[in-house]
Amino acid sequence: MGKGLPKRSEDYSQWYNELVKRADLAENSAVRGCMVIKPYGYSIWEKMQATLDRMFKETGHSNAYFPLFIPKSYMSREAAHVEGFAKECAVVTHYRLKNDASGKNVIVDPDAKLEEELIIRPTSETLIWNTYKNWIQSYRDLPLLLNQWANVVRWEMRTRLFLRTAEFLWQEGHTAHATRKEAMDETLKILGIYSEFAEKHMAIPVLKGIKSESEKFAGAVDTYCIEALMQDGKALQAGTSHFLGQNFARAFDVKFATKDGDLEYVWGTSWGVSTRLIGALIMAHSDDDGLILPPNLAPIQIVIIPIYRNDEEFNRVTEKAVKIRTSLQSRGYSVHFDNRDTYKPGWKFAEYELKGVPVRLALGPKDLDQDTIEVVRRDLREKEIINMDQLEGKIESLMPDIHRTIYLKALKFREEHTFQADTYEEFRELLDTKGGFVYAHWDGSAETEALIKDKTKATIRLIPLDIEKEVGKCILTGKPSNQRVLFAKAY
RNA sequence: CGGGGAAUAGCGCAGUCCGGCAGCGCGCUACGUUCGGGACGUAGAGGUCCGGGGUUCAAAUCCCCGUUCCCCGACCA
Repeated sequence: MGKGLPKRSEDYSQWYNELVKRADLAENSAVRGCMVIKPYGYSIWEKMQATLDRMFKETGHSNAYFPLFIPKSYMSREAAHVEGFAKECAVVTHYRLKNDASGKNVIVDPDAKLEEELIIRPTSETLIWNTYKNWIQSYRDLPLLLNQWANVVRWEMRTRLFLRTAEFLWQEGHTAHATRKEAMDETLKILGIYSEFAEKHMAIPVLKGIKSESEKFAGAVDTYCIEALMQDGKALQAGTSHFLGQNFARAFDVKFATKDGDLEYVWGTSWGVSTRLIGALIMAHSDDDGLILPPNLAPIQIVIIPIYRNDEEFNRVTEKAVKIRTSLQSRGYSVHFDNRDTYKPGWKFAEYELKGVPVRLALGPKDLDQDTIEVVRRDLREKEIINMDQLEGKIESLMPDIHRTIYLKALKFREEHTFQADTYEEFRELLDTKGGFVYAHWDGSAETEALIKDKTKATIRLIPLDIEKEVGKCILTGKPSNQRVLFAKAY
């Protein structure tokens, strides 16, 4: 194992793969396409969970848990839905193993075939709506606002740690409402939560919009999304919120009695973010020396490195370091004092840079004599020696400043990589030379969209929600268009 | 599913062409010197050379069969 990471400029995806492993976030597992999320990586997920869970609860949602297995017949109830997921479903066919004739190998017992095969959930709409049918009879049972934290399986051919794995962790919200408007409001409310989370906690600027017909969730009427731009100029969908209309209510016959005594189908939404967000976090901010984590999600926000030459110095430094740790912890920071004697300071500096710890404090004999401490911020690598009594104030201003700085850096990058194209040649040129987001006119047809994707690998990431209408001509067909849509190559 | 590559110590690899003691770097263990930007010395531990079969006095190396993984495409959160 070499010391440095591959350079982003030379091989972005190799840089990403190496970084995920070297920073101890995750590794490949014995099962193809699946990952082991290591403690440091999982800790980031736990922080994401904690914040999102609080945001969901604050907006009236409750958590529940539905099974991993879905009866095969449920999948076919909603036609578009089965179409969308059929090609990537893992199926349970048997429920027992036994020894083979030699007694050495375990085989599937052919006598233990399931009556009805079970699908491992690729998402839970079908099972949940089948359950909602029993829970909802009257308008008084609505709205039903549930979320679940779960794993799902989508049998992908090509996988990458966090970005696309056969099994991944996520949350899926499933709500039921009495009116179309209420369900639509819910869809947009969640989109707002996702976008706020991305910007205020992940420090990633995102664009909100609606998916084209061919990019939307199978079974939804409309899919809303947030899209972020990664440092290699590729877009990444960071969250989706679906307006399901009455599609699943019809498929699973979920009706409710209105105040007037009429029977109507329930309106639904579903929405989710996954461990893919960790991939977004890595690719949005990190550099050639390692991760750069926003303070709100960093498992360790502050690390203290002791500098010493002998036991006497170590003891003096430790005494002071422990006091600093306690004081910062009491202010709510997560602080790690790395007192291992088995690694040198220089090694530790590099290690915590690799792991993206936002603030590093170094404390040595000179500091004790002069009542100072060295403060280094990971994002800008600025090193400062300050008086000890300024430390708490310094940390207090540093944390939000780091957040702001990396957010603005990501925003600047996005702005510098967002273009408008008015002709196909221009469009092509931008994608080939600069990458990034390109606003262009599109005639609204799935055929044109597919053709553009075929020729350029770029897809419509979203149809912007709050953009001025503008009459123009489709870059490919020249047919009329009344709004630009956002194109990019995407993960 | 199509095309290409690989499998040798915990990790990264050499050795394979041309058969002849199982190697290198990192990591690991012990001791000593070090410690303000990835220290150094000395001594050690660690192997089903992917699996099975064949050729041979002798196979990591040659032949046959099988398995797994990676990369590039098509498909996808």
